[in-house]
Amino acid sequence: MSKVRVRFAPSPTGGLHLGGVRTVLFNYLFAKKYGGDFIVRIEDTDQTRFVEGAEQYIFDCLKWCGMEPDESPLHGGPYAPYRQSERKESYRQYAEQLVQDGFAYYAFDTKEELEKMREDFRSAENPSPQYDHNIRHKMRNSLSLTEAEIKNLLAKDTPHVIRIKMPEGEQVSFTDMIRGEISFETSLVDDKVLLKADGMPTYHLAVVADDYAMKITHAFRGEEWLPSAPVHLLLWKYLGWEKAMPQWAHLPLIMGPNGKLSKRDGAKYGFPVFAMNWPQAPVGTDPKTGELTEGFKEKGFLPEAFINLLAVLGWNDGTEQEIYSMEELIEHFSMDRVHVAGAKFDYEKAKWFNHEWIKKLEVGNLKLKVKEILSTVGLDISDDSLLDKVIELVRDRCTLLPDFVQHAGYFFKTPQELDIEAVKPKWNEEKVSFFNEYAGQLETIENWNAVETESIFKILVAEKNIKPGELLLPLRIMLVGGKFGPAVFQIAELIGKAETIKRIKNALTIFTA
RNA sequence: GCCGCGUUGGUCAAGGGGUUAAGACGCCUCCCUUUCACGGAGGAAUCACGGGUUCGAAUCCCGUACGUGGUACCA
Repeated sequence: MSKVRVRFAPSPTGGLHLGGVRTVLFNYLFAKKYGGDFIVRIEDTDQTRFVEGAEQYIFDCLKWCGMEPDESPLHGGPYAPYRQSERKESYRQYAEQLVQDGFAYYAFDTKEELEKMREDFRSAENPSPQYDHNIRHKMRNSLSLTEAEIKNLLAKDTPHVIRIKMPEGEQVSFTDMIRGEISFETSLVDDKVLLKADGMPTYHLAVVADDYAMKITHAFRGEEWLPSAPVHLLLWKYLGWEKAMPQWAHLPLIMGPNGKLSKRDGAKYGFPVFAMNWPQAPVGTDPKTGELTEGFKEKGFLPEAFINLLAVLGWNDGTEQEIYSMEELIEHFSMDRVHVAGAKFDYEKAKWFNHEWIKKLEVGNLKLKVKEILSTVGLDISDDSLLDKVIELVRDRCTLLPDFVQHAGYFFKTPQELDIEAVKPKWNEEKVSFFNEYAGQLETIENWNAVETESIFKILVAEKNIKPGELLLPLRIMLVGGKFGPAVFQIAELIGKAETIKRIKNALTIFTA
């Protein structure tokens, strides 16, 4: 049995967003399916953007989603350290080795010099000149300088980077698990920086070195990495690890209303883009209001729904099934059914998934979340059996968890505001006396249930010769406060005799006032 | 500009030489429901374009257009 080891390399610099979670999810499903390890590594090579607490946040997200990540990065493990900043020395070694072997070189160009180069070579045909084989000899690097000059610069600790020396006129190709054969012309790829002046590697060096060190067999990442794949391929080769190179899968992008889904799209278009809130993350906040864009969790999504909607965004198993549990996903998932084209994220459909899961989830599981939501508005439910019944009764009309506040709240608390406008235009003395009488008769009921309250209602309506419809709506408003909810008499049954009568009398004074 | 990757209704998508071109979301109509939903029955809406190949193309090939990603000492 082959052991699969997939990696997930979250960027800790922003929150964990849709695309990120989906990459992890596919990693996870693949690893689970083929009995492999699922390794999480923290890419913190950009120290200026790194936010403390990133690991914890990422693990919290993964756990919320129902993935069981190997928490080694938090406590150490077989491939420790998992933070790239702690592997700094090994990257430097590899970079130096590449220089020695003639596959890379030192570059001493300052920021200003690079800018000048880009300006000098910029033209209509070439709006963004690359640091490549055409111009590297015109720059200050160990390819263009003399031996003595280089020695001198190095001796003086001149800040420098190490760049890969892209070969000319070679064809680099590989087989992507999703897209098949892909090839690149090396002359068209620039001399990417491998090791930065601060001694940290760029992503390009780091992925290769880490994947090798962690014995990764399958590496999944977003499609935005495809253009730099040739650099990575060459690095595997130059470092002499070609045989150990993982299989690549470049996942299609998740698009927002305007191009690749960005972290700002959430605030812009009013839907979540992060799995969960991360107060420390500067990227999730709206620059104008300073408000944090809510995560899917905070917005009231069920993790089951979140995972589900992400899984079918860019993948399907060829059947008509759309609702999948994590177990089903693991069973049905296959890499060759992942799409090649990017998919636009549709918030309406996302909500539909949540609705489906609210309807589907067993009460026991849902109850905890509903309790949590209700407690945020000051409702602490002690009667579990009542809550169970309420959930069964109203779950169909809740799309997001917070909808339970409206739809379940009035079972536990007398509505504070009544939709008087719905009643008032047709309100009259006749109705007042009806409800007074009805309330009186309710008092006499011994065996309180929906059938009893309804039959009394019907008899009285017939006696008074009023259309039931004229009275059903007011009664509903009295009990729930608005024009929504399940059958009125069902509601009356659950809130109980005393409370029902109380609400009727209470409303009567408000309506007639 | 150059390079990469794409392109089936508004969105997610099935279909990979012969189909009335599935299904889902959303939208519309009706039924159910004396509320709001759920549910049920219908409806509008699609193979980017142009050339080939073929008896036959959404499907294979080539162009074009469009989209998207990359072109940073960001990932």
